[in-house]
Amino acid sequence: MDNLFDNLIKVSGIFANKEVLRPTYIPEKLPHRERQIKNLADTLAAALKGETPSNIVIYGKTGTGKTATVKYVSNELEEMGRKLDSKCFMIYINSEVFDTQYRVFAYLARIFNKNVPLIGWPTDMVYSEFKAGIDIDNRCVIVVLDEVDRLATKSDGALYNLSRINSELNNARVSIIGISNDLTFTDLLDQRVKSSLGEEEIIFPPYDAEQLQDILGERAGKAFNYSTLDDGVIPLCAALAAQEHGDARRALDLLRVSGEIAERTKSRTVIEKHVRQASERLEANSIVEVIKTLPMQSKIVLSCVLLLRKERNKRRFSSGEVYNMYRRSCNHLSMEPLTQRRVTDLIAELDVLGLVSAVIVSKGRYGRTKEISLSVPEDYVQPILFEDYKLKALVSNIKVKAQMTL
DNA sequence: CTTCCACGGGAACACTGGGGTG
DNA sequence: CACCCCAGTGTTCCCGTGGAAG
Repeated sequence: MDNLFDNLIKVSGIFANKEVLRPTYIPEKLPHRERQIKNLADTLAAALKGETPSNIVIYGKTGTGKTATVKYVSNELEEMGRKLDSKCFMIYINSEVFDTQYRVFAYLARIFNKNVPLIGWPTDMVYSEFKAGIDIDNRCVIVVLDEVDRLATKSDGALYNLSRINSELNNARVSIIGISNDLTFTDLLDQRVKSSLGEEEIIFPPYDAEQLQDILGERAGKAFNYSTLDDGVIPLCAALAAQEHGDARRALDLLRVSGEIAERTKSRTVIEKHVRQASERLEANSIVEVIKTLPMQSKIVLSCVLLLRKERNKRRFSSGEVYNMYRRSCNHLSMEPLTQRRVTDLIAELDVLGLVSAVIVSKGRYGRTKEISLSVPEDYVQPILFEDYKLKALVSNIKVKAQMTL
């Protein structure tokens, strides 16, 4: 009679519907985004009247509701399109996933029932396939390019070709919505693309703590059972997330994880302590995640910073020191070392990821270096790195050697 | 003002994994 | 089947440059 899962599937005392707190959930109400929604709708309404909407660029940091807003408006638009029997398509493309012009056009062509292989063809062929696929009918296709800066940096023709495609179409019309979290990304674009893409601009400012509270309150009502949330919980989540440039996703994650912690500790309500634990855990998790997915060479470089800390008892190291250690390490692992040039790039990548911080220092007569230091707690990094048996061998080897030379 | 060292941009190259063609 | 074409990625090679100590 007793089943292993009996206790585990029991209706939660805390959550009514946890899905509401997931970043993929699109709420019916988007507090404090009324203006942006209206702007977007005003521009896109042209699509329903058989005209071509202006291209739009949307700016805003992560977790400011850009994607949710666009998807919301997109749903509304398509629904209205069905009522009016005017053919309107919104196609959402995450440019992090489809990050080259080949991939973007191949994806688009596939949506319009063209058989295009994932790689192999010349790009202009893929482009014509897409064009042919789209042009068989009188319709308006709105292509949403999320994280569009990814496509801009690669001096890649995707944006250029997309923005001038209308002049080559007889029936269909295409307009573009670019979503970017980098205000300066248009600088990288060709002048013509820049002016065509940026016909309309919509800015999503970060939420302040108060607005975050509204958002959390809105969702918490659906997500949690009545009176399971302590009074201080929502304000605290909002405050913590407001520090992280008003990231609503972060705030929702915090709230969700807090709830999960409360649930697991069999607490009947969520209290502020749970939020603080959640905050800590989220940070640790993200670091772990980043390190795990690092390529081998980057892991080695990171380990080298760790090893140097142990060996030298210092915090910051010149790139020369790191590179020497790196060569030694490769020796131990019998791997071909990369060039110094490449390693500086790897270090720069680690810097962007926030795992190390690297500052350029000029030492006058003695040239220029980058001073590299670990910017996350050592205890977080080490266990994950040494999960890799090779790297583990590395540390013991070098330790032994260091002792011998003492 | 010189001098020194690594930074970091850019070109070139190698390699991969897929195409089409004869 | 052998062969070449193509996009994409990671790497090396080359080199101009920054900027404070000397």
